[in-house]
Amino acid sequence: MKHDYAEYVPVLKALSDETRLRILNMVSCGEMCACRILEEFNITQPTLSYHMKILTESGLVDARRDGAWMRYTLNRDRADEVRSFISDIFLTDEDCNCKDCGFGCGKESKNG
Amino acid sequence: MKHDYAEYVPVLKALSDETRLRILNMVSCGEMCACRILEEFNITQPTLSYHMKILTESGLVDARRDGAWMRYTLNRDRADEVRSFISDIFLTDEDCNCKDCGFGCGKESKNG
DNA sequence: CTATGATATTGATAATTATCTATATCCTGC
DNA sequence: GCAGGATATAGATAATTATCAATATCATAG
Repeated sequence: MKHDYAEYVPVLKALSDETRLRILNMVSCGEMCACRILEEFNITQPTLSYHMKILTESGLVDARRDGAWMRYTLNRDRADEVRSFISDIFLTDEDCNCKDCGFGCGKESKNG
Repeated sequence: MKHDYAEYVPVLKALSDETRLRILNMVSCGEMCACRILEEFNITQPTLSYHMKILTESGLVDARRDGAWMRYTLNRDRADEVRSFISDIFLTDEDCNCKDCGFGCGKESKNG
């Protein structure tokens, strides 16, 4: 299998921030508006807006406007896709780019 | 379940780099020495050493010295742990920190 | 259409990250 | 113990990221 590593880097970056992990866990409970999320954190409104943009652009979170409010939900299809990708990375891969090496630097003995 | 978000941020950061994803896929095939990994990338030896340090410190990769060489393997237990964590983040969580809200900002109607 | 509340954007800045060159350390063979 | 190869560390730097204050945009109520 050929992995499209670069494609998943942004979504993995989205996951690698504590605030965003907590936001994801919040929206995993159901739809939630920005102002409710904001209450949970000691960050300013623009900072939350920045994090929500990263999460929505990563595809992990869907946003909809409801009047003046923005409501966010977890995109479970995308979440599954990311989980699959991570699982695949760790699988021994028949098409991995090192299949032909198998013996490290090639300067060791094959039984070493 | 209480997530220890901060604990997983470094390992998620380790995952959010294309070079390191490719390295992980390489070592998922089996033990591999640094010099062999280096051949796959257009980076300098110190840069590879930097990435390997991030990967080993994240727990995803185990390192052992074999004479002059460093040999790396995927730590599958740690990989499983990370996969579980990511799965859990996306699960609706009975102890999630927003359980009591359920209705967004509290300024909407409960059927809206 | 204006005031107000919710959210987004801009611009600045501090912190972090990825990369390099130069150099140091570690290991092996002689 | 010295030379040479493999890896690590240090120092510098460019790029990226997270954050804020200020401001703009958008939506609703009146």
